Amino acid sequence: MSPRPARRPLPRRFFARDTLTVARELLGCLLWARPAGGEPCAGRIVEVEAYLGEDDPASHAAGGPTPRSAIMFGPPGHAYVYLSYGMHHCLNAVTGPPGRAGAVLLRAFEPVVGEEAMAARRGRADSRTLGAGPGRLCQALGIDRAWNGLPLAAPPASGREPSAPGRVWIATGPPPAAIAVGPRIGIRKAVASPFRFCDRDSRCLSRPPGSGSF
DNA sequence: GAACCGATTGCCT
DNA sequence: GGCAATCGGTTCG
Repeated sequence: MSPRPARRPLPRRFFARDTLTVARELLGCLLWARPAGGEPCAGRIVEVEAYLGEDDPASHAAGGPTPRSAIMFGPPGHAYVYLSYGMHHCLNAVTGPPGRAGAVLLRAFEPVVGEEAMAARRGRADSRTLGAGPGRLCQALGIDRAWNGLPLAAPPASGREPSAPGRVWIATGPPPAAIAVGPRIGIRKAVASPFRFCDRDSRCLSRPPGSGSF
């Protein structure tokens, strides 16, 4: 029997650390989303990529802040959503200390809660590919550019921000037994950097795992 | 303003 | 395996 999935949002300090560390530790966590007019859905994160700051040529933060990438320079634990290839939305978690750009692209999940609703949004039933890819993941959860900037984490206890989970958040979950590491997918710059991390044993990856591991 | 390009996906051959 | 779809962001003139 699998345990009841955790729902409590991770604290903001989880995301305030080094982007590569956050990326690895997001594997196994539960991504929750509550689309407008829909019930909460969740998936177990099995594939992520780290995008660093101005020193990472493949990052949208390369070359300093722009209107699009400004969110990556802001406080950690927020959603960075952008439109890819004019068609697909991609969801990132902003990482690192404020002022220091960084984000983790959520590339794939395994369906956990609300699979039927997610499949309906996708227009396809196959659970293997339901969330296997950054665009598919967002489509399954009903995430689009309107979600850009939403908090993903619980705010600091001393803050004045509302503590209730919003439309999207991340909770703890069962970590993978083994993590595979490899180069990021689909980029044309910094192709050698091994910043992609996946649950080696998951069958819901967007592509086969990289050969590296730890 | 115009041109170019992309952290993708699904369908076609 | 190849390639079209499709549009916001960024850069350039």
